[in-house]
Formats: sequence, structure tokens, C-alpha cells
Amino acid sequence: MTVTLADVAARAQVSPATVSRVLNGNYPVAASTRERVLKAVDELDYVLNGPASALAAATSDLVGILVNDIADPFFGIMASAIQSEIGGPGGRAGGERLAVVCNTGGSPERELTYLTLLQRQRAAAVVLTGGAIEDAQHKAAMDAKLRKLTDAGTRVVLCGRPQAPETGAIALTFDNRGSGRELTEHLIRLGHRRLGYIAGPEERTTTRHRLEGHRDALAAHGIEEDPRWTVHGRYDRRSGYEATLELLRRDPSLTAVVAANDSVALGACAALRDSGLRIPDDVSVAGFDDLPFSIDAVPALTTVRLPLTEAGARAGRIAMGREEPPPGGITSVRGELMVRGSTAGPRG
Amino acid sequence: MTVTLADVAARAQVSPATVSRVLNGNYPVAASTRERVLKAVDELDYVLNGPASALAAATSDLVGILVNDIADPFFGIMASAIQSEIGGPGGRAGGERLAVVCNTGGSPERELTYLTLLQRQRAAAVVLTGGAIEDAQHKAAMDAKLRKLTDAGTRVVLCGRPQAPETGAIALTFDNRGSGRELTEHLIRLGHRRLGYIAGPEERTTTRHRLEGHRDALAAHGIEEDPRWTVHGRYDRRSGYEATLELLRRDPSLTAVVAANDSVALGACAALRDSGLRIPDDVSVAGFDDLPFSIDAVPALTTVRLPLTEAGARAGRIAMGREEPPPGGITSVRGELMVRGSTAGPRG
DNA sequence: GACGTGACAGCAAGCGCTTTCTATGTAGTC
DNA sequence: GACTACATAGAAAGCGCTTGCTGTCACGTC
Repeated sequence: MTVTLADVAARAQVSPATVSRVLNGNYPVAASTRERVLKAVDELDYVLNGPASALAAATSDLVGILVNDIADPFFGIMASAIQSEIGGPGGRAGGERLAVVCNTGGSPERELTYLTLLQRQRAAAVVLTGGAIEDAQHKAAMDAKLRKLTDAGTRVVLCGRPQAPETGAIALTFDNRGSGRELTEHLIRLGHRRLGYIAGPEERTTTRHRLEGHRDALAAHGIEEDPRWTVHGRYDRRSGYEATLELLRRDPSLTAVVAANDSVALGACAALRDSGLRIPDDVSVAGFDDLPFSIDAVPALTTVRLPLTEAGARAGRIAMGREEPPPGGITSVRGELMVRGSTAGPRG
Repeated sequence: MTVTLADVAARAQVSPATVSRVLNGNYPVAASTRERVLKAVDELDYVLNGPASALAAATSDLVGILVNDIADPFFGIMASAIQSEIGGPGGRAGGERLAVVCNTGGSPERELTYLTLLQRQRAAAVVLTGGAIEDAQHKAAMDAKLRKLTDAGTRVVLCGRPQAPETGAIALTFDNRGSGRELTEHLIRLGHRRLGYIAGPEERTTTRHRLEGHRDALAAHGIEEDPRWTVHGRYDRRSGYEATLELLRRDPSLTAVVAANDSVALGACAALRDSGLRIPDDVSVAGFDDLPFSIDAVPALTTVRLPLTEAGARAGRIAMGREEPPPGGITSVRGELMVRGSTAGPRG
């Protein structure tokens, strides 16, 4: 039924070993023989059996990319960048590798299970993107799993995720705290003193770091924070809309709203408009990430640009062993403040 | 070094066969034995060797999802929906399957190579999303490849992609032509007679169908189209921006611009604003897809909502054999016109 | 002319799992 | 109590490929 290596060998009148060598090209084969084999492969329309070859060679060409939410461009952009460096067909890498994107949906169990599945497949490398979940038990389980993966020779790279010491993973983290601070400082410099903050889900590192940065800035400028000024939600527009209404209800005198990311900021803008408030005249709005649509918001969104593409590409290269990991296995990249029309000094 | 089935068997004092059966749960095993095995698995921290099991069982649990551009939410949303039904960890399906998203970047070679790679891995199913490339030669190669996959027992589902007869694939197509017609008719009803059209890349089916629908509408209303009114570009905001400037240059009297998708429409809006034109007072703008950010544009974008999530979920279920394919192996879903603030009657 | 030396090609032993077929113990039946 | 039937466990034959090792030539070389 299906064509095997042996069939090709028979047709080319050589041994299976020779066919294998032609296909893998890591052993000298006479040109004439190679040609004969290739011809047979072509004629029989032979396709290598991946599992069999992975089993025999004890390695596979799978590379896993874990993302929290594939529908979110934040992850899509990173995944795309990582993949372009992984090789995959058309990539610049030599061998053809199957870069597989796994969508965890932010669920701890899924995250862990995907890692097990990749471990099962003996993945060549794994890249984890985005914030981690802060639950201690889950973190311990993850770290143990990562440790096992690295021990088994799988290269593990974290992209935009905090370092996990003792796991052997390479970390390219975003300086969410520093960037968050910078963003809020920008608003404070503009004269804002009453700032609402729409945070992401509670248990994420990204959420916490950005919020900490925000609070650092407030503290540094002697602004005492009102607990009513912070609302937690999801990382989507809907959540931003609702959270903003809630903030307005709690304290209608807010003059600025900082959102957990750009999608949330967009929702915030919509809520403000629907409440009859002008941006930035009545309330300033700031986002995070600088996703492609952010510049098209009206007014254009002030936000922090994260080098998603660059970081992803670098993570991909490191995962493939084509670039030296940073010294110490960790490096932190700062975001860049993009000041645009959605922020201005408070009225009056 | 690595723990194998045999190690577990030894520890549990049973044969490897029994361990395998416990793990796969498709053969009666006494409760006490099962428990002993599970305990050993746990103690040894055993992880099944995927390739070995795929080889022996001649099937794998990989499911491929091909997308044109993973950074584009259009694909991200579909991929997410498909994956949620594939099972994967946490999905509702029984077995754990590895849903792998492959980013072709719209390149024909990559598309083909990814299919070969999936074929190699003996993927259980493959879902192809989005428009196809119209090049005859590539289409023939693709069809042949799909045929081979279906022949080998891999379920192939097309989601938002035109049917490929004779390949054995199931097609869930979007009625891009009908939706395009409806959108343009909406503008014509508003009184527009000079409509610019920003199309996607020339060689895509999606591009062609949407454009045909647009032209159908013009023809149906006796509007003769000026060739200057159509510009081709990519499916991104930048392209929309540039194309709009070009349209304005060619014919400043246009009263409406229809874009290939929402991202392009956003770029168009930016270009119009930068040119000092008001939306919709001076020029109406319409998009396609109704991506999440479209409602947040100012003014909100009139567009055609495509049931990405529903279609993706259905494609996923069909791929898993959990839903009957549509009769004839093909079904077409219509988009829904969403009339919002970006379109209005022309001034004067 | 005997011999070392590359350059290839083939043999055969796995890689770690699944699954058919067979063996064994236990229970039910008349 | 002998016999059939069932439930469960094991033996062993692969699945299709890779690769270490062992030839076998065809050449130089002294």
C-alpha cells in the first residue's frame, strides 16, 4: 500500500541504507547512485515516514511554540517571527522543521499538557511566549517539566516570559515593569494625578509587572493610589470597555486611564466615548504593546512598543542554535514609549 | 537514560503489552494491575515515546492547520476555533491531539512543503484555511497532494477556501462573491456612484471573488466601472493606506472606498484623514471580515461579518470526524452585512 | 607485485511501541 | 466433577527507518 524505503531501495537496486543516506545526505554516496535513488523516490512518489525516522534517529524535527491566545495579534506576531527563523519550509534554516504553534488559551493544564505532548514527540526545541501564570503549584510543575525537557536535550526558550531559573531555559524577557513605569510617568508629567488602571488577569506575571511599574511611577511622584482606581479584567477589548465603565462609576473624576494592552485600551476608548467623554480632552488613554491597529485608533493611541518581531526572531534563532544565548541565559528588552494623540494634559 | 515502556513494565511486574494496554485503555486490564502500572508510570515519570507509538500503531495524533498569516487575526481566530474542537489538551475531544498551526506566509512552496511534512508525520487530519493561490500549476500540485493525503486516510478540510473537487477534501467556503456584492449594493443604495476598490493580492481566490461581487453589484445597477477605481495590494493596513492615496490621486471625486478587508480599511481611513477628508461625510469606507477592532474604528467600520469562529469550529469537528460533512462535501456560508458609521450617503 | 588507503555500499541490529495470537486461571453450567 | 466460556496477561513479531561495522573494489605506492 504505502511506499517504504525498502521499495525505493529495490527499485534503485541499492540497499535501504543507501537510500537513507541519500535522503539524509550525511554520508558519501556516489553521484550516479544518488541519482538513481532520487529517480526511484520520484517515480514511486515516496514520502519518508516521520515517526519511523524519528524513532530510529532518536530526534525529531518538531519545534513547539506555545502561545496564550493565538487569536491575539500580540502572540500571532511573535509566533510568526519565531517561525520564520525556525526554518520550516522557506525559512532560512537548513533542514525542514515543522514549527508547531500550540494555543494554550491561558490555561495552566493545557500549557502543561502541550509540553508533555511535545516531550512525547521528542521536540527539538520549544519556545514559550507571553506571560506566565503565577500559581505556585503550577509554576513548580512547569519548572520541573522544563527542566526535564532541557535535560533531554530539547532547547527551551522563553520569549516575553520571565526567567525560570534552574530550568536550563534561555529567557528573553520584556521589561514590563520599566515600561509600565515609563508610560505612567508620561501621564504624570502631563499633569495627571488621578489615573485609572485596567489590569489584565490577576494571576499573570505580565499583569503584575505592568501594574507594579505603574505603581512605582505613582509612588515616585508622591501620588497616593486609591484602590478604586485599579480594575482587573481579561486582555481583550470587551473587558476594557466594561472595566472603564466600572472605573467611571467608581470615580468620575479620573483624568487618565492606563490599559493593560492596546485591545483593552480600544475598549476603554469606546466606553469613554459612549459615556460622552472626549479623548484626550476629558480623559487620556494609554495602551501597551503598540499592535498594528493602535496607530489607527482615533485619536491614535499612546502606548509602549514592544519589539515583538525582533524578540521572536531572536528566540527562534536561539532555539535553533543559530545564535548564542545571552550571557547568563537571560536578557531583558525595554519597550519604547510611543506618544500619540490619545494622551494630553488634563483639562483645567 | 530515558525511561521506556519496558522499564515501567519491569517495575510494575507486568509485561510491556500490559503497560501499553493500560496507557491506551482499549483492552480489558484488571483494576489492580492497572493501578500498579499507573503507579510505576508515575514513579518513573514515564513519558510515552510519540514517534515509536505512531510507528507501531501506524497513526499519529497530529492535526495540521495551515494558515496564510498567523499574525493576522482573521487566521488567528479561525485557528483558535479549529483547535478548540480538535481536542488538544483541554479540548472536548477524547484523545489528546497535537493541533499544529503552520504559517505558510502565503507562499505556494511553503504551503506544499508543509503538507509534505504533515504527510510525513502521518497527520490524522489537515485543515486549510483562507484563500487559495490561483496559479494553475500550483493548484494542480496542491490538488494532487490533497488527493494523496485523503487517500492515505488523512481527513482534509478546507475552511474559507474554495472547493477542490476530486481531492476528497471537505469544503466550508465563504460566499465572498455574494458578500462582496451585498456590501457594494449597500453603498450604491446610499447613492454612491463612484466607488474605489482596494483589492488584495491578485492571485488569491478570496481577492478575486470579493472583487467579482463588487463588480456584479456595479453591473447590476448599471454603473460602468472605471479601471482606475481598482488598486491591488496586500491584506494589511499599510497597503490600504498607500492604495487609498493612489486612488485619490487617480480620481479625487470618489465618494466611497471598499477595502479588501478590515485592516486595509483602517489604512484607508488613515489615508483619507491625512488627506483632510472626513469619513463618512466626504468619503464612505467599508471593510470586510468584521475583526474585533473594526467596531472601535472611528467612525465604526461598516463591514461584512464572516462567521470565522463558527466555521472554524465546524471545520475542526469535521476534521475529527465528530460531525457529518455537508452533503456533497461542500457548503458555502454567507457573511452578514454590518452597517455602521463609516458609510453614509455622498454629500450633495 | 604485494599492500596500504580511500571511497562506497551493504548487513544487520536495534529504536520503543502496538497488537495478534496464545496461554492461563477462574467461574459458571449441567 | 468435567467442560465450556470468559477475563486477563504474556510472547513475539513486526512498524520503517538509521547507523556502526564490515566488506569490496579501485587506486596509488614503495
